[in-house]
Amino acid sequence: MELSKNFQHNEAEQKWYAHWRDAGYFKSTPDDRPAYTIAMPPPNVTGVLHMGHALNNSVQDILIRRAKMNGYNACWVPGTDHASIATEAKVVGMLRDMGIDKKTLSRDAFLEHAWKWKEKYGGIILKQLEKLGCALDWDRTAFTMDDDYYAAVMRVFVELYEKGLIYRGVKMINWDPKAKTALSDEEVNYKQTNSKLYYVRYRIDGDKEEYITIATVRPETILGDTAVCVHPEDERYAHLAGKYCFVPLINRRIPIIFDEYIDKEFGTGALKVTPAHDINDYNLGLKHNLPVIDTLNDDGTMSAAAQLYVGQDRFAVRKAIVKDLQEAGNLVKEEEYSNQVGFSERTDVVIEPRLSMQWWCNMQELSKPALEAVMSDEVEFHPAKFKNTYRHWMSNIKDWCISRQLWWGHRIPAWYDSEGGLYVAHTAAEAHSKYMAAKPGLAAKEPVLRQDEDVLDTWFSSWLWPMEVFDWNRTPDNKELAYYYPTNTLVTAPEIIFFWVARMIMAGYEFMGKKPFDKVYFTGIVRDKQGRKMSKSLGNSPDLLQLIEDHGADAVRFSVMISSPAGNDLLFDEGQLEQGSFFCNKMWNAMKLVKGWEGRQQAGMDTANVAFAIEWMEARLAEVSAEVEELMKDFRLSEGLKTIYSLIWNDFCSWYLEWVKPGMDQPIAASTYQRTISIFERLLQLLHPYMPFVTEEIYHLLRERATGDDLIVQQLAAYTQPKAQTLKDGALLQELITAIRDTRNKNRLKPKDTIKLHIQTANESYYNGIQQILARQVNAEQVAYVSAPVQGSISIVVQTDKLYIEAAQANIDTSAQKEQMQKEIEYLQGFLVSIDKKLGNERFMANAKAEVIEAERKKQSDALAKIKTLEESLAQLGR
RNA sequence: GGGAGCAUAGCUCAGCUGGUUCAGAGCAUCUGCCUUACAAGCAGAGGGUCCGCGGUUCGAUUCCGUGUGCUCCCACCA
Repeated sequence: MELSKNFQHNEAEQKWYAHWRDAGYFKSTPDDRPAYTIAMPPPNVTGVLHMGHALNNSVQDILIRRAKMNGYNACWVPGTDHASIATEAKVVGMLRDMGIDKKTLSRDAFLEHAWKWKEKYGGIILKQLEKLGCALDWDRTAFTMDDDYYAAVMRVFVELYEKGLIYRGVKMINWDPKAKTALSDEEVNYKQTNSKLYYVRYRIDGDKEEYITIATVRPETILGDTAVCVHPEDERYAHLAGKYCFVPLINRRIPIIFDEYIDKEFGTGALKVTPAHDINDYNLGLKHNLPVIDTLNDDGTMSAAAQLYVGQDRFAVRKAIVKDLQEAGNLVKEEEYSNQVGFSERTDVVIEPRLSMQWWCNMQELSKPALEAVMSDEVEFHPAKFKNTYRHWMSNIKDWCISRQLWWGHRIPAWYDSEGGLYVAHTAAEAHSKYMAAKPGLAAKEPVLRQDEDVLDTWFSSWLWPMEVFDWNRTPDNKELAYYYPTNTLVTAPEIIFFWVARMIMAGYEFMGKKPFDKVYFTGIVRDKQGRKMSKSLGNSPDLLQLIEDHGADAVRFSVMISSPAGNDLLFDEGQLEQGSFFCNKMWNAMKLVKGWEGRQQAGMDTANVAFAIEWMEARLAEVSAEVEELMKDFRLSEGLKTIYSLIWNDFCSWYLEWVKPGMDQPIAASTYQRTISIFERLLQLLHPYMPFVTEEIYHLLRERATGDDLIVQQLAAYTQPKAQTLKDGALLQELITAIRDTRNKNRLKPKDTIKLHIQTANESYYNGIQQILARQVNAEQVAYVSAPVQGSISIVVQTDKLYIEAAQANIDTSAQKEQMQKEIEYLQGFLVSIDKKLGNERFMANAKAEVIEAERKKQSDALAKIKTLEESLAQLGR
């Protein structure tokens, strides 16, 4: 078989993904094994795969694949979220491009377009996840607006309504004038914005020409003012008690009121009160019984109530009114001012606070068990620091505005009769019966019930995700729900801790009586090299599919995982991408090397010292396997990858393979070959969850495989305790090789120049076991034991052994050697002083643990021995 | 205003329960090599007052306090 020079990722990815899927490896059905379940955070149907998804889904795939290898029945459920506001915006945009105005469409006609759009584009993002290698159980693909899911949402609404937790009411909400809908507090992003603070004077009603000056950043709201408020202890305004003033331009007479809410230091200490368009003003209005004048239309233009500028956009009006105020002599001054302005999470327009009739969900009761669960680690947060954030939000939780003035979504299951009577029911038919029951006299007549026009907040459906993907609503007693729920791990971004994580926990306890997941792993935010958040508007977000195409899915997974500890942001760097593909190549080349030995096997032969190498490598493998298991348990996935990377590149490729490698065209012991293959397989297995394609490909190239013998389904071997001595012996060999190579370099010996090596040691049996490896690794033509220094050689000290290097070409630089030895002796002496100090310190001896004291004694004797050896060598070099 | 977190090599970061064999990794830098898997590579090297100051301790990069600088979340004084 001809092996390509490098790993060809494109072919391998296509081939293996199809193979895994067709072999049914991604599928899960309940069985005797314990379940390991992840319900994927459903991306928006409008979504396109980006770096955040790559990180998030790589993490999940790693957990799933690792669980599978650890004997779990792993189940990873894919799906998408209908994303009401985002999708509706997308569809409206599409219609506009087609020349259709949403306003001209009926609700049904619009929804038809929306569904068509969803069928066409809604699955794209899931297809893209395949490219990343995600081991998703595709048969379970769910959508938050599937019929069953829809029914579940209806049920939950009705239940909460009947419990009195959902109600309708007029409150101040965040209004998105572009999407023309209410938003929850969580959907508003505050941004620091450069504004202007306008000082406007209002004439006081009275004989004198007297004014009171207020400061505002939103002068257009002046038209809705119903009072001016000052602090009761502010002497500047004490004389205005009981007086009135006039709203500029429209001359409405409004009272001057007093309230301690006012900050005397801010602006002029006088506040204009606009109860319709500011939450604080609204509260003041309630307290002081002020009228509410709503001056805005739902599209952000001025309403008739404003009297002026009717129909003009609020921002145009802001400019106009400033000019008009100035002309009227009311504008005192303007100042540059920086403040926080709320923007819509979805449409990025400035939010207008507005009074409006909406549906609300009371969160007090729901939040209690959910808060408790996280605080007691019943639901574990990784990293735990997010518990604080969670607690803070949960203990100050406010009612949730759940209605949205949109069409795409779950329509609120509330019906009204002509007299304003309200019927909340699962279906129109049920609402009908309720109506009939409520009005017995009308039995014969056709009722005219009108369903609420609004839909529910997207999150009001996604909070049911972990339950409903296992068909909770239709068949609450089903086997799958019992088996897979609670799911094991939720992998998500900290940004949606309130939107989603908290609410899922609440829903889990409320409707299932059980938590939705055991653990939450918070990933970081993907940033670019300069630390900026990746975003469309900055254009700094690379095209993920292109990256996969160019570098391979494994390299992409490597690059996002190598530097992303849980909860820490990830600085994405193309360099890491290269590192990942270089790593694939490294393994590819190792495979080529090993494969080259296949035909050179010889039974019964015993290649010198190879047993030592194998024993050591297997011990390292055992040691690292245990380390990785621990790291994975703690979700330290990034560390885990680094550890495996180093095991493969350094221990296996740089050391082990070089140690067992036969000479050019030389035979290799069959047993060595077989054990090398086995070691390689186990390395691939460790790495597989992180880099599934390259590992599967190499696994299959290492030897002929029977059907079903695929890496993805291999089980991790039981952990074996490595021998400490074996590990130490290997480390010593590395130290010897490095020291000699270093000496060769420093003495300008060319790689091809051979040396003669003389060893003075008390431990010849150790050297017998490694001698031939050592000789080859440092290009020594001869190795011998000596009991005295070798004249004319370069001498070095490794631990307490002395090595003498003879080389014909050597340009021996004794001064450099001496200097180095001297430095080392000094270091060791300093080291000794600190140890002596400790051992001579009564309090140390009294307080320190026995092991610590023992260790210190060992260090002391080792250091002494080494100093002695070094000094002897130094003496031999001649001072 | 409230809360959380971070400050370790030129850069990005590890360093879990305090003890000079833990001061480490990757990238970058320097030196030597096209050595029969790999130059997308190999071998080797240099580089850090572990932010400042106090405290606890026999002992602090590690724990506590404080100062400085930065980041994030929440609230939102017009």
